Amino acid sequence: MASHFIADIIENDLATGKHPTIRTRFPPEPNGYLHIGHAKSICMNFGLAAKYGGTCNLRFDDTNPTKEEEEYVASIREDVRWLGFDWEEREYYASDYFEQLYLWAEQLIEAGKAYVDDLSVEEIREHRGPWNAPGRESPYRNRTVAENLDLFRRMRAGEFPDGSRVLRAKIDMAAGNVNLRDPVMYRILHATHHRTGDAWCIYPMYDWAHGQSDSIEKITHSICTLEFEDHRPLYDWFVRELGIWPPRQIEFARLNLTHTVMSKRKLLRLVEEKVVAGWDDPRLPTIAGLRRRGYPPAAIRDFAERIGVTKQEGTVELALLEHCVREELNRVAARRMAVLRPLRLTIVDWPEGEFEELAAINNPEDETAGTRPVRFGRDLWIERDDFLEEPPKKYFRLAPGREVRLRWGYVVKCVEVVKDAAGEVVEVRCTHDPATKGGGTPDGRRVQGTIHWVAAADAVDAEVRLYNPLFAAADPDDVPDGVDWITLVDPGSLEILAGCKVEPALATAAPGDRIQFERTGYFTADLADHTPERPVFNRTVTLRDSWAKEQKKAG
RNA sequence: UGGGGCGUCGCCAAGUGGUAAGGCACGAGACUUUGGAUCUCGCAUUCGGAGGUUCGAAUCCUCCCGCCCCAACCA
Repeated sequence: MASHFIADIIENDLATGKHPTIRTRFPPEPNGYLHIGHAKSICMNFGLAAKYGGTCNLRFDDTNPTKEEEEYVASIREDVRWLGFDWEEREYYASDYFEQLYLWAEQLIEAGKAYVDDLSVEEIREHRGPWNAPGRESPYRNRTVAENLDLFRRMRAGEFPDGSRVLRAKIDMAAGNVNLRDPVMYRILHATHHRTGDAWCIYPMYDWAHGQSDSIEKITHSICTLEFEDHRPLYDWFVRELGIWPPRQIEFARLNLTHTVMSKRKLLRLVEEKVVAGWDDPRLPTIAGLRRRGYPPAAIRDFAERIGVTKQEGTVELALLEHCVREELNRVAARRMAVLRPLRLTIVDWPEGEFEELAAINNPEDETAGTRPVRFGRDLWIERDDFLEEPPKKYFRLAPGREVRLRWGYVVKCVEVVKDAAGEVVEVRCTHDPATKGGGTPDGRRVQGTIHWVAAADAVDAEVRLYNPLFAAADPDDVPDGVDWITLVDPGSLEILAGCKVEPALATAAPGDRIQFERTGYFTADLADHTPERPVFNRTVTLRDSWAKEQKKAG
């Protein structure tokens, strides 16, 4: 694991003996699905614990019953596990600490450090004051300890309606850091909690719950994102006033990625308005989406490693993530041939009904992957893109009178082009060179082009889903005035191809299998819809395409 | 406007007073039965700007500029 400023802090704490061992935690709120930004945090927290021989807890920060659901808890568990991390028996919930938190609140009240406030939300906001001027104290700020205790207990007992009162810490209404202007600790919420049910009608605020939860778990390094930097003085204040184990909060910059959105609010909207098919839509940066897209967890871990950990807010280019995915897949994915947009090719000098079995290498990067048999015959399917009646310069695929190698098969020469009434090419007719079986050229002749194909007799029809970035623009958060960001979703982000012709070996793929379609890209058998009877493949990422680049240059 | 952070190549990111790592992207070439992979080479005389300290500064000091976060009974 790469070194970075947080690792430096940990190494120093270990070296000076401040901590004999470290404890970290990943603390998601179960109010949505995890995304690649969370993956960065997961990899760091679990990675750091592993690197330094410590432990990392999974803790659900479930202090807001109105937004949290069991479905999200389940998805988070699944995603963290899928990423390759194990929290063993250390699965905790902030809601497990509600009673302790309540007791601590009474302790603060007794110490004169907290009070029940009857001001409304608006009044509290108004009393908090603007940034550049001190706030005003609430008229309820100086209630007696006895009165506060009585009121707080009755709040818990359910005597008051939602929003009628809150418990506040008594700190400093003039503080430059607004978080210290008597922050709210508890609000009244008659809502059913996904785990505690109706046991409570007062719920702790994040600030009041988070640090103490860390403390209870004896977290040594509490890592969070930059926006909580302002909360650290409050985090420390609570821990100090309570006299409990002091974790150290350290902030780092959250991950931003080009061509996608990462905010929970926006992801939720994409899902709710059905702009995408669900939380696991392969176009989403959610872990579930990336999984369904075919991204290997190892690639995501590698990516998390490469982007580093700093306090600089930046936006990582999608290209780096895709690079990590290709690098991993290149190593492990089996190669298969699949024709996405089929064009008929007939070997006119090949006898009808006769076939020859050829050996195709499964993975040139992995000798142990071996070979598989593919049948060659008179009637084949090739890619429409691999034939051009009028080939441009540097195009070395099939064209009238030209030779091309059929991968693992023979070198063939185009002798005739068949068109339909509309003038569209519907079939290419070729002769084959019997001396080139397997693709070699015994006479030493150079055949630049090699194209993939599938024998018509063996071809299995498949649906192939081509994915592109959800947004064509690098920064979809940068929207012109008056434009709803959601209208920037690229309608071309999903293209569904039916009737693709794939090798029979592909129909037997299991959902989740990752395969390279030679010359096209990496694909995965869809987790939800793929069956042997009706194969469905998702494009994970394209292969690098220097021909496309060449064309772009040519204009 | 008060508080808190951050500014090193197109994008990430090392660097912590000794003379600008690395990755991605990009460009050129080699090799190639995937226009894939692989390999080689190129890619910041300069670190937001201006001064200053020093034999020596991205690193120290001063001033300035820019960007981000904070005024939920969200997290």
